[in-house]
Amino acid sequence: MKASPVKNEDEPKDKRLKGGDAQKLTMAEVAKYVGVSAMTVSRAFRQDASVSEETRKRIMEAVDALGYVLDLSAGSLSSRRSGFIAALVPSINNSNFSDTARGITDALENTGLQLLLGYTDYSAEKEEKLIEAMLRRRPEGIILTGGSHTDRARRMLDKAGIPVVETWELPEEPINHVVGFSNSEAMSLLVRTLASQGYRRFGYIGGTTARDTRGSQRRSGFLKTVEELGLGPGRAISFGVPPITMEQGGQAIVSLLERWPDTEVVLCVSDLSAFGAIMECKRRGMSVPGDIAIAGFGDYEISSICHPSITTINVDCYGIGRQAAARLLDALQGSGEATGDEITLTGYRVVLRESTDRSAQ
Amino acid sequence: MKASPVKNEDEPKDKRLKGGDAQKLTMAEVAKYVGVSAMTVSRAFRQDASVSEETRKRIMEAVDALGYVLDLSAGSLSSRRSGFIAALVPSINNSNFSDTARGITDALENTGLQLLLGYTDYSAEKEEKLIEAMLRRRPEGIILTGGSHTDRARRMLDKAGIPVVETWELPEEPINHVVGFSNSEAMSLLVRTLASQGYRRFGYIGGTTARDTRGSQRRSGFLKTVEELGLGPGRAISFGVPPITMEQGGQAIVSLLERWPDTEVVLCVSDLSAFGAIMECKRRGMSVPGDIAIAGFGDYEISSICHPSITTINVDCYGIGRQAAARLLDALQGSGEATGDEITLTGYRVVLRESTDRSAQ
DNA sequence: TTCCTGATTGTTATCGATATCATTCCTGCC
DNA sequence: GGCAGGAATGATATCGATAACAATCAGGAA
Repeated sequence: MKASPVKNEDEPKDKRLKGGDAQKLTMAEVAKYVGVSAMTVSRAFRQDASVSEETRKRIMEAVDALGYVLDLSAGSLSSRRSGFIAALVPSINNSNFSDTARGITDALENTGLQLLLGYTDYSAEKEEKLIEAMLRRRPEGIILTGGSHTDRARRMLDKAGIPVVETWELPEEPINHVVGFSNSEAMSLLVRTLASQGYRRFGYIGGTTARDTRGSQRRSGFLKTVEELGLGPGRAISFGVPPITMEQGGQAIVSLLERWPDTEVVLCVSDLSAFGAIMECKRRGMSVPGDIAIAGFGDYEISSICHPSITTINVDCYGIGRQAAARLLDALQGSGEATGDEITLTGYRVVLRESTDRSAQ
Repeated sequence: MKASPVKNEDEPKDKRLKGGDAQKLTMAEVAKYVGVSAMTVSRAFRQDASVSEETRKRIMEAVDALGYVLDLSAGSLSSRRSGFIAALVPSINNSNFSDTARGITDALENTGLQLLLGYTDYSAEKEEKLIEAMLRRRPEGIILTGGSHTDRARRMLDKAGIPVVETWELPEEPINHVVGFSNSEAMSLLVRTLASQGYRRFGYIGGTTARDTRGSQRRSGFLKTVEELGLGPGRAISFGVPPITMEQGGQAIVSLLERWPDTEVVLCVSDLSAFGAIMECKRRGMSVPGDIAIAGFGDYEISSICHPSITTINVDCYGIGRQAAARLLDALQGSGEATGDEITLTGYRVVLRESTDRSAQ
């Protein structure tokens, strides 16, 4: 085991960008350097393989000295395991979904699987493109948000032959596994809770299109429940393309109050629009909940911090991520097991805060 | 479940999930189906290649009919082009960084390159792991946030021989390209602007550790400038591990005002902590800016919406992303050109709002 | 001593696409 | 009519790792 590697002619050592002469550094070269076969180097890279400690140590030292970095694209071709799973969320700039992403990441720890994240901007077309882009890299599983996909996307997913998990809602026609809850029932629960406190004239603020299917479900849950409670037709304002922003929440409540000035309480598709609505009210000199009560959905950090704090629905975002990943791992391991296209329900609960506090009125 | 298959001599061919028989669908089979060679199918998948329109059409129909999805992991091995670039951000749940990610995505449109996003949780160790994980998939370039990396990370990046762009700050020892601005000077500008309005007793709220290097730079810019203006030693409170949350902003301002009750204006490491601080003040019956003025950094949406609206520094987050991607693309194309380890400065500006409005005091 | 067993390491054939070079078939020009 | 030149397509080697099987070796059982 001499220190000096090979006695090759003085090759041009440094000719590229900066330090790099790694561009052609391959496993075979590490092997030659150590004096073993490439296969042994390959084995040294995984814990389970049978390589003597002594050899592994020498190999790893060489890897370090040479600066070798494993090439997964080559490895996954021959092993037929890409080593990653894909997750698509509507937006990365949304703490609900990033909590879900964190749940996935955590559940994947020590599985040898990596998460690849994509965001769809609430667009089924973008989702389709992303699904294709992901599938081209052969993920071992895929996690989607919602159950609304283009036909082509469904076909591709079907063909792919990998486990699929739809999250955050309960699709009518699940592709495979589902981890989520009924947005409609969650909103319904919020309506009933507030109605039981004496509120009668309910308003709703949400986005204009059906692109955000969770938003649509919350709206229909609202309308249905208001009807069921005999509280007249619900007063719903549609404003803005999802994701509806804070600012749009503010604009929407102005429209709503112009049209129905005697509204007592307004539910919003998310805490962000609720926050915008509350701030707009304060700006106009109205008191919340004194003059009007406002509630949101999602229990974002802002809702517990802001003044008044915002009544909302807390969703187990992180748990959705963990469970979705767990279902995926189940499916990947027990391939011989029962197929188990199961539906995993996740929890939610009403969080009552200042923004709907009757005693403050 | 059927009787346990004790004798599984003849391996069941198709026993998998749903529709999938695609697992073994390969380019060669598409080719056979159409009656051409695999090479022609490969060519049909890119616009530049020379395939007759007639043939391409037939191939694409077959692709559609069979449900074939290109396998990039095979392709990138032989072409030595992985087709993606990596970007690492501290947090995905932060609109500043997600704006940067959007800038990158947009700039990459129609380049045939895809973005792979990773988040480091403001940890250099996680960053190192992520860099390694990314490099194993051989990205064609990599975009980092900040200039603080572990030694091993620097070595790996150096060896990798791909363009690297550091963003969001101006590192002392850039690896390669830089797209960013001086956080220290930006904060300094904010101090000077407020000082010119008559503020004298300045406080600062930021995180406890140096993990968030941008935060550290803002703090030092604050301290230096307060000193330079002869406004005594700056009053800085350290609170919480980055990213400092809204809630921590609220707790921090309480500590700060306990210690230095006569503070006139408090600058915060980000709008989120500024928001938390403002809400805490209101909760305690203090008026902002009446009793105390508060400013943030980053110009998040919340700052223009909330009441009072928050004075802050607007950063060109999206532009950072676009330019970083543009530098990367430059480097990838003109490989023979001048090396050009250049520094691209991006803009920022003070946005004065209600939270520091002297006339309201 | 001889054979067997298990741990360790090596050899060879892929994985599925693409680079590269070769081939075929036209079209047009002298 | 013969040939240059270009467009379309095919054949083969290869990218860099890993699966699968083979080989080697030490130590113990027979």
